[in-house]
Amino acid sequence: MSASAAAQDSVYAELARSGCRMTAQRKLIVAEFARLRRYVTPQQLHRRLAQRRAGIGLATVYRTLDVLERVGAATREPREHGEASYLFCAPAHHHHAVCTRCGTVDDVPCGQAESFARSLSQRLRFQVRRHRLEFYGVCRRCS
Amino acid sequence: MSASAAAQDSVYAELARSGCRMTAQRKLIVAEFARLRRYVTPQQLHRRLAQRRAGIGLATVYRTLDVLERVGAATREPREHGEASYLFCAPAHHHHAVCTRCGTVDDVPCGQAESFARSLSQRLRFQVRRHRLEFYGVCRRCS
DNA sequence: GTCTCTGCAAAGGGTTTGCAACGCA
DNA sequence: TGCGTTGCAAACCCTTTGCAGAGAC
Repeated sequence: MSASAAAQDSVYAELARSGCRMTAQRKLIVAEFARLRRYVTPQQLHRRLAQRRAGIGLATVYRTLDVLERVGAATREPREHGEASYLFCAPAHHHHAVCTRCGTVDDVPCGQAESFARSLSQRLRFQVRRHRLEFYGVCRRCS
Repeated sequence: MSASAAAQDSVYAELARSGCRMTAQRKLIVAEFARLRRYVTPQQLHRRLAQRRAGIGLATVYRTLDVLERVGAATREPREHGEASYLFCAPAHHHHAVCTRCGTVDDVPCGQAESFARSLSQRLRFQVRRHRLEFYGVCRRCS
């Protein structure tokens, strides 16, 4: 079983636990979404599914991505021009390394950022509750 | 002269250098924007100016914030529901500590994040070009 | 005097919502 | 069978654009 398939199964379990139903449409959306490993807008995802003749409505894609985010299976990121982008990813705290060439997103465990947050708390007397760190650059495969 | 007033003057100079004209509307917008020290949407800024009977059109607020961003006097941040937020801030690389209670944003110099980026480059063989770090928490005044 | 800027209103585009039909559990 | 889900289309709302008049330099 691939890592992507395993991730899909845990999403199914999480959805079931939240009282959601696993419909044919949701399975198709999750499968495509998990396969992509990059930020996608609801519009893009809908277009891809349309190419596969999935016959899924745009509103359903929006609603499903919304559910996935609430369940912790997706990260939502507002983008330019009023578009939102979603990334299929684990709920555990981590950061992202976004390749600006191919768009692939790798997870990065949260290392030194924690200690930075601690020193910040002392210097500015700012109680850090959460933080967010993103890297943009060129990934191994593109360089 | 307050820090805010000094910042406004440097913005005026930067605008003049870019061939922009300093109109009464722009002065009002910059003054209000600089005073706020927090992320604001064009709509919010427009509403505030309307309360002061400034009589400035919404489109003008949008256009002015766009100019300020291009000049390096503002940071644009896409937010929820397709709204963009702007923060009046310096163009030099730094990070932000956003207070989740009062909304005030403090600048944080970029310290350990650089070394984190370097170690990331080696471990993942990912060439970091730029990064972005944000802290959310409770500021000195609110705690 | 020239050329940018402004205000207004309409257009544009992504997102959400209402509702009847559908189909998991 | 009950209730969550879907598809469609209309409604929403933020943002951009076109244009004629105003104003900075």
